[in-house]
Amino acid sequence: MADTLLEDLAWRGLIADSTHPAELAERLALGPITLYCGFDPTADSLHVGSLIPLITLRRFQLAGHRPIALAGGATGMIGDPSGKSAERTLLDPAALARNVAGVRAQLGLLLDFTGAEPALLLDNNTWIAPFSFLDFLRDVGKLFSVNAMLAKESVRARLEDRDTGISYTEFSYMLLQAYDFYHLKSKNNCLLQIGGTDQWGNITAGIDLIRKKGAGEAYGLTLPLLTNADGSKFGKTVAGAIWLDPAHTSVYRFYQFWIRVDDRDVVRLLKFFTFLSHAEISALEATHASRPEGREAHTALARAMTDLLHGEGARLEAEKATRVLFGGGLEGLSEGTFADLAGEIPAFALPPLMEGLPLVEALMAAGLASSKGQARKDIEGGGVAINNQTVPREQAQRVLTVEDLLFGRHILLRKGKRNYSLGSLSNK
RNA sequence: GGGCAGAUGCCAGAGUGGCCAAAUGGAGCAGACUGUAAAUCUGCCGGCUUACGCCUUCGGGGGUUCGAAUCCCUCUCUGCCCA
Repeated sequence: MADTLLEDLAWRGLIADSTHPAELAERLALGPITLYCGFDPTADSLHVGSLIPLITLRRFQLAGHRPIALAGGATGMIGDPSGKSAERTLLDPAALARNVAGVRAQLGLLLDFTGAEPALLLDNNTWIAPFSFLDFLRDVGKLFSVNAMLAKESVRARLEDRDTGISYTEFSYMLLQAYDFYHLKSKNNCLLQIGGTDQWGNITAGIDLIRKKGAGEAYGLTLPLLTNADGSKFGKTVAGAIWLDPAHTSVYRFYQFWIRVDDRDVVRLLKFFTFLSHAEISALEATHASRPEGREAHTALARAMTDLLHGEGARLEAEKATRVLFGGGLEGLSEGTFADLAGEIPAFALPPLMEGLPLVEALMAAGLASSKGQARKDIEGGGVAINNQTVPREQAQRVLTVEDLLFGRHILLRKGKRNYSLGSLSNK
């Protein structure tokens, strides 16, 4: 990759908009700069959506720059109205502290905090919290024109929304974020802020503040907001968001998420998220175009992402589980393989089967059905399998017995094509 | 502080005394087709029930009525306008 960083980012489709593109390119050519991106601790884990800016920070670091990951301990108290259609509920301080801790740990996975140009991890609470309300109004608020604030897309969208509106609290959010940028510019000589397109208004507010405060030049760069080819929000599935924390989203599910990506999105995602070279990606794109059913691009994507976030060992386990479940029948599998599987895919505890367990209840217990009625409908629709053997439609009354156990203790239930749950008797 | 409008199922959005578990669209689930893809077609889509049916829902509470999502009172929340 002889390209400059910006050229690489552009090739990957990672630049949605930027302030002063020419000047920024010149400045980057001169040598390392410091840049930052904020991450709001709205949950105790980041999800794949937050991965785009985070990975972009990593790209900057790999190119020799100094990234600052900002955990929004202070801004998280407020809630960013950008891109949100409804007022947020406020987090209580304890939950917030927990979230900040969780997010911090994940930021550390992708950024190098050691070495010659270590990344920094800061919490804006350290400089926002001591600020008194009056001081803030005098030092910062005075420099903002409400007229300009009202024109920002994030605010305007909410003002136009008949049903929700925007509170004064959220309206103030952009001042805090603007102040963060100013603070980092003054203290760390941070020249660039990156973020999703929905951050544009907040970023330019920061640049304006820096200029008004006489703190010099600063730049902003926004990354495209990722949506799926079908228009839905990226990273959200039926079951909820895909989290980076394996305690929330198992490595198997994480791996599967990438494997199942819509064909139309896969190349774009390879460019966005992976560190594969242009040549490698082009090759995958060609293979994918000529032989989509081989799903090589999907596999490469899933593999790269799982390696990056969870490590190769965990990825191999996830691939093993995938082969077992999607590779055909269960014959010839060892008991050990099953034990491994239990740790990967959704699992549930099987009650003793002396009396027999109605299948509909097992499906409920397995989390594969929301109600007995639904479970019955799924069976009648031919969508349920026990140990990969489809249950005949008329057997909605089916009862699980000891006969169904594999290795005397496991039963693999499947609903639809790919929703598995492994039931196991507790150790005895 | 005053006036007006609104709050319906996951979302959007009809319904304005019985035919309403509530139109329609979207999302979702299952099936067919496939490649753990898309598109398309079929079925389902509050809960319990094999089913007949029963139970709980239309912002909260109270009332009118044989009967209310629909009428009245009140509270909460939201938007708009005036001050």
